[in-house]
Amino acid sequence: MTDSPKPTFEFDLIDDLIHSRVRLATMAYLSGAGTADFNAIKAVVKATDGNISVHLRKLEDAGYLISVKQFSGRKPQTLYSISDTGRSAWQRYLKHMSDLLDNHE
Amino acid sequence: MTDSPKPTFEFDLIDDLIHSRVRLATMAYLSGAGTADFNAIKAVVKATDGNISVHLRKLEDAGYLISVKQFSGRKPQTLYSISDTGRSAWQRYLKHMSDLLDNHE
DNA sequence: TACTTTTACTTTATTTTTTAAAGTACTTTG
DNA sequence: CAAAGTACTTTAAAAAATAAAGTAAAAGTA
Repeated sequence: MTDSPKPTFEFDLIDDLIHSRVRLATMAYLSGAGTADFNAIKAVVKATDGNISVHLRKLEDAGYLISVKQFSGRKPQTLYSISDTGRSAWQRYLKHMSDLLDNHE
Repeated sequence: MTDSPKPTFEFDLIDDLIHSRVRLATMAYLSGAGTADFNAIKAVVKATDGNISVHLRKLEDAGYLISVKQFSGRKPQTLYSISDTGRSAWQRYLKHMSDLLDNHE
């Protein structure tokens, strides 16, 4: 047979926790930014307060994000960054997407 | 500044109709296969009958897929293929994902 | 031939996820 | 000091995904 290696894309390996648009945006942003606060994330992701709050919580519950609550002057501020677990999940996600693209370039 | 061009990834441009895991798998598969029947798609996507049925309908309603019902011997068979609309939506989707990867290679 | 099983789906119901609307606990501003 | 923000969280509503039933015809089984 002259079949190409056929690097089958495994769809069930996509991490649903990251795949959601809002959370994907969050992870992508934080992976570059390192650390960012609630409002910065909310802004780049273009989400409402409640929306981003729920998604950040979900990522945190999954252990993908670490949050630190502090005060910026008088105001409360929550800083988020990607944990080691989150970073490897993110890398796996990118790998899967990259595989997908390779098969459809 | 020594800033790189910063090709901001526009998250809100992701096509939700394609982004869903099952539908992404379907589009990816059909884009390579050209045409496939209900069962073939169901198999590669690893979905249940009802599940794939609903997602295929959604893609069809969106005009991304074209279905043709025929008989294979005595049995009914539905063939699916990507429409022109679907193909350009798919290409846009791949472009966005590719942009995402470029920013995080 | 009568009966059960299978095939190829569709439809409806249930669960999960997402989004939107309120609510809380302050702080800042006029 | 009252009204308007800020930085969130919580709860409720809407949308989406999945699972379970249902349908109609074919095929296998006794």
